[in-house]
Amino acid sequence: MSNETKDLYNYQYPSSFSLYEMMNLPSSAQSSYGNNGFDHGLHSSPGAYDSLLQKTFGLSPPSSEVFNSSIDHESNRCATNDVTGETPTRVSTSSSSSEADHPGEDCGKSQRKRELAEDGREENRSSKTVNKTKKKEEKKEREPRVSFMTKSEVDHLEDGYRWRKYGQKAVKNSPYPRSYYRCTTQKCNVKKRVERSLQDPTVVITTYEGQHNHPIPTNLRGSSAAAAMYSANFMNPRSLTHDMFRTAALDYGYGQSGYGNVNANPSSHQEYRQGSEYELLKDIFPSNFFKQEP
DNA sequence: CGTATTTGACCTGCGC
DNA sequence: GCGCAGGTCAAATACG
Repeated sequence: MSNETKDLYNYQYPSSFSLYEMMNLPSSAQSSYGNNGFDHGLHSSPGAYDSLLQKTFGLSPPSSEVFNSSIDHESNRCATNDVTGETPTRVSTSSSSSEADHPGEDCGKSQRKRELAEDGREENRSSKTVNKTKKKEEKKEREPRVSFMTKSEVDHLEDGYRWRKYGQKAVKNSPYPRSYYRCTTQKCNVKKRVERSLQDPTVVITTYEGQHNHPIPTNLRGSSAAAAMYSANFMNPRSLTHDMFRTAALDYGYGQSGYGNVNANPSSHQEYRQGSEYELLKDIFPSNFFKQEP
């Protein structure tokens, strides 16, 4: 596993989500947990995550330092490895998935572009040379970035946060466009890109960049499981993506309101309530989380 | 009417 | 220097 490896989850969505499959992540994915995490360190839950790792994968828990640190400092480097072994139901790991589909796409240059853009266009035009050196120094402060793959018919998956689409671009060698979203919360500069996998058009590749500096909006489209999860600091980004959690939560009777795109079929997953996975989930999600909302 | 989305233009870096 | 591709902006448009 290279240092550039990021978390890249892949699972059936929305109705065929399987906790069993989630628990049988390939070794390549497992080994990535130690180095990476999701981009929401503010809402991480190391203990629960460690428990899952130990119970499910038999892995030693990462240190809290690693857990709480930016998941993707290595994204400062240029990732060149491709997605390998990508299948619809298995996690595969790689560099940022956009790089996976488009190797080298975002290798440094786009970061500089972002920095320039964030400084303001007019200012950039008048002080390019000054900024050049400045940008070099700032290059290391690249926002953490993480990608994951989701099997979904919808491009933009709800994750509890509010996003505003600010652009869409055609992707070279791909019939599917890439959409750019920005967190609508003031002073939160988290961005995400959404695109479809070239290899498997049913797979949506979501790349998050940056960390939210605010709690998840609680009243987004009603009470959402993901929102509850985030606000309660239950979410462990490296073990579950937003959508994984949401789907799992739906399986356990949460989040029925809202998330209009989710075609959860609780009955098809009812066995999880009694199985070992449920116990595992209870380790991840505090018991009060599994209490039905009034 | 406020908010979100669409979409063409623009900017930047990189490779040739 | 030029063309290409990724990323962003912002006016126009759509929507609730």
